[in-house]
Amino acid sequence: MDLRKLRYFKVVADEKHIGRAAKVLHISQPPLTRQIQQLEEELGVTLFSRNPKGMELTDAGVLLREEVRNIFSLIEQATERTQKAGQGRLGRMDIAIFGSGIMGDIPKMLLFFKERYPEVNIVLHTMGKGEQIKALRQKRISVGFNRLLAPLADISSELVSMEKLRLAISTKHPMASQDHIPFEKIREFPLVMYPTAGRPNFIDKTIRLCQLAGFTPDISQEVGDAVTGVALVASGFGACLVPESATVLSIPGVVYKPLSDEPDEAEVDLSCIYRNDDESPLLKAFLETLKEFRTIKDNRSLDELC
Amino acid sequence: MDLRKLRYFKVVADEKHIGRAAKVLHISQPPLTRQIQQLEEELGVTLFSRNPKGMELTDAGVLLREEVRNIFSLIEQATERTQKAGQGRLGRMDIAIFGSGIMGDIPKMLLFFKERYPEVNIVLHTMGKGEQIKALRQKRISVGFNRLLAPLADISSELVSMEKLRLAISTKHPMASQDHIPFEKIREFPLVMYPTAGRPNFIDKTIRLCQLAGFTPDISQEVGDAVTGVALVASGFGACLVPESATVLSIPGVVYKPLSDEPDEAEVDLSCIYRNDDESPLLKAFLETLKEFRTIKDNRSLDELC
DNA sequence: ATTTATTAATACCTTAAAAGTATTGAGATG
DNA sequence: CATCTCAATACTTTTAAGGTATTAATAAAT
Repeated sequence: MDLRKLRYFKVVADEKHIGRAAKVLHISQPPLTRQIQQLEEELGVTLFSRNPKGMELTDAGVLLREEVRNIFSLIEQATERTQKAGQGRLGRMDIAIFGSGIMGDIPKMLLFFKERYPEVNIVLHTMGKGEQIKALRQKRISVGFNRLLAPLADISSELVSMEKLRLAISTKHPMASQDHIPFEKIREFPLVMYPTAGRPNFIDKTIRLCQLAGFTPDISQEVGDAVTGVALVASGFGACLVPESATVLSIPGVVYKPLSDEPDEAEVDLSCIYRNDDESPLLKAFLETLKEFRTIKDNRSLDELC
Repeated sequence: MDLRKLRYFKVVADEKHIGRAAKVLHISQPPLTRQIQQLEEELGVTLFSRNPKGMELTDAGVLLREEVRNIFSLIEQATERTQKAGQGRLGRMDIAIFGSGIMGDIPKMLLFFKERYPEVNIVLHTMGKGEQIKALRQKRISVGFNRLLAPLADISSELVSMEKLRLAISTKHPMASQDHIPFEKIREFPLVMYPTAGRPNFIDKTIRLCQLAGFTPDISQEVGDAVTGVALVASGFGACLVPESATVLSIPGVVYKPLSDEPDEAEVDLSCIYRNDDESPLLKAFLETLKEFRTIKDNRSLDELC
């Protein structure tokens, strides 16, 4: 079977006239006659009854015409969908986020992507840093969101945003009424820190920052994630350093205080990671959209400053 | 787009190896490479990632493979259905029957056909003789069942069966107790006759038969069909000549009596009619099945005689 | 009844494209 | 570093699709 024959058949069926059909197809009449004959021979079926004034479809021909319509529409659909997939506009994308990643820029970015690529099905997985890297290597995910990533040979990363830090303290603490807290006052708080897994992590970062500021922090408790940390602060466990985005999490008894006089690097990154060798157009589209997202975000913050 | 390319693509996708795929396809490797390249070029999509140990489908390739499966199964289905239609094993057949045709051999024959051609959709239309011929010429029907057909240039007929006649009389009539009624006794009954339309008809036939037997029948009433005629007999309107098959219609107050000493032609035909120029394989199949039905019927009656 | 016009079919030739052979180039493996 | 295994390329042969000219069949017109 040959699509050319089916295409020719369709035109002849529409025109009921080999000569006219040949004109429509921009070929001469004899080859068209032959193609139709071959199609009939191949199927072992008479598709047209030849009248002196043209050709008429037989019942079998009428049926085939219907089927041919379906075949062509299916082929058209297949090429369209394949092309979309090739441009990263169609498919499934498995993305990992970390526990408190549901707050802040990640959902905004994902929504932004979803608007531009509505036919890409995003599947979210929650996993820690080490697990994300493993899942990337096993191709179970294409992208992971995380912070404080150590460079790796087979994995690249792309910055999403930098976030300032805030100090979560109890509303009952004397400093709860202050506008901001000088960085070096952190030494006075017993600190709840996270996460326990995935080096280098936020704990390492904090210790380094404190040492830059000339003191060693008093780590009273280590927990798995920001939410747990803030919850402990609410119960009177001291203070907890969190990225700005985590302050959307409002818990009774806790206030988030901006810091002052902090060291220059008192910021954490939010980045996304992906395999170096991943040539998938989906990933390409995702990273491009990410860059676009970042510039729009920058412009917006500029706008807000004006 | 070209089915050859899709077929080749499918095999390469299965084998993940151009060389092996070429062997499966019984062609050499270079043309296969070219066909795949052309397919990718045509779609503007990379379908395979080339590794040193073979080829791996990209996401777009995976999607195309699925679509290609559907395309091929649709094409297969289309050819099968078209071939069936070409052999008269699939399609729709419009058949006309007359009023009392629902009794006797017609339903038996139709059931017989339906068993042999389960995918042919039979649509029944009830119409009289003249209307059937008109509908045949307008191609609204392919076959009509009727009796006593005058030959026509553009319409052929094929005998289904011959039927003896019986006399429907009231159970109250003195002759109701007799085993059979001599033909010439019909002169003593007022006759209810049918049908009023479509010459030559059963009325003309009956009059001729009576004249052969040496008398003129006493026609008391003309009605449209056998059912009405027998109903009138039940109400005391005299007698009514009916074909054997109509005796399945049992109405209180009526008995059907066989005739004796009747003229040789005291039988009516049941025939089916069709257009001379109808080359449809459905009709061919129908007529063949009809002949088969007739021989089986004959054999069965022989069997019953033994 | 003969001519003319219109249609699909046939015969024969040309062109395009698919398949074959031989070879190259790239990347892995020992 | 040689070797092996792939896919890719260069070039030739074969196949099949397309073109031109003509024929055969049938209906319409004279």
